[in-house]
Amino acid sequence: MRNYSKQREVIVEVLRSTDTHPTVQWVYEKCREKLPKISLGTVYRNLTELKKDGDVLELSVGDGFQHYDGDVKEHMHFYCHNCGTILDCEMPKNNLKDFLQNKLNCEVNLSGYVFSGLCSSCINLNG
Amino acid sequence: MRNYSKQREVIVEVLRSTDTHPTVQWVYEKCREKLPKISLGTVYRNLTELKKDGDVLELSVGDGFQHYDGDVKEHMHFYCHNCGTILDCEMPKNNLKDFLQNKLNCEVNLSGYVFSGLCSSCINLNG
DNA sequence: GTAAAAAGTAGTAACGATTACTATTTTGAG
DNA sequence: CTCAAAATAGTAATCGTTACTACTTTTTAC
Repeated sequence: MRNYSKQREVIVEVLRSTDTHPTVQWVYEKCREKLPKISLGTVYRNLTELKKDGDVLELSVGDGFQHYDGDVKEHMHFYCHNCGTILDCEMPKNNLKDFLQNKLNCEVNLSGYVFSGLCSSCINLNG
Repeated sequence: MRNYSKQREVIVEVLRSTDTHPTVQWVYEKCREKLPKISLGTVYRNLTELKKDGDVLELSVGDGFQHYDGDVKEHMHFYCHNCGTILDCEMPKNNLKDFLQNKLNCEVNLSGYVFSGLCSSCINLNG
């Protein structure tokens, strides 16, 4: 990975250090704890470069924000449309809906593009 | 379906008459062919209402636009990140990746949220 | 080492899809 | 018909993202 600027290093570090699939704004704020003068544009530009190079993954869940994932091995995500949590999910090998239902303990709604529904804690809150 | 305004009727008609998963702008322009004075805000508001009522589906593919689908039976979509085409796809019953590969004749990339990759015509163009 | 070229950055302005707002029109119950 | 509630057209505002500019850092060539 070509990584010669301190800013890019920090951005990658921040992404690698979480499994929360953060927004650009969150990454920016975390970076500023280490580099108080880093600019938002730099975060955007580097994330775009890193995505292009295959070093990070960009996720669109439909909440109006792009999300980023420092884990680039092939896997899926589940988005809870109630609390906004994004969960990692291994590739299913068999019936997808049953798989997700058992694996994540979620009410999966496969309509549309995105795996989304209610995560287990939101089910408990609403039930 | 509660549908008493002419505008909402036309919006639904437009969505039902295509399988292209259009953007709001496209719906707006189609509606203006029938109702030249319809406003963009009306299209947005009605699409939001229709979505809330379960009469249309909203799709986020990550291209910066919301897309809408008048077909609300449970099904999936495949998004070609080269040409932007959105294809319908029945619920797979078995191994998902193999299924999509065979069914759509696409190079599927399941990383991230969205089924996306190259559609068959884009594979031919690039190969 | 040094100088010029190339790439990256901070800060700010601009963009554009979406949402909010307002005055006006349409709808529907009594 | 009448009047309140709901919808609309048109426009302004919002805000995540992108573009731009002057400046700094890194790389390359000598």
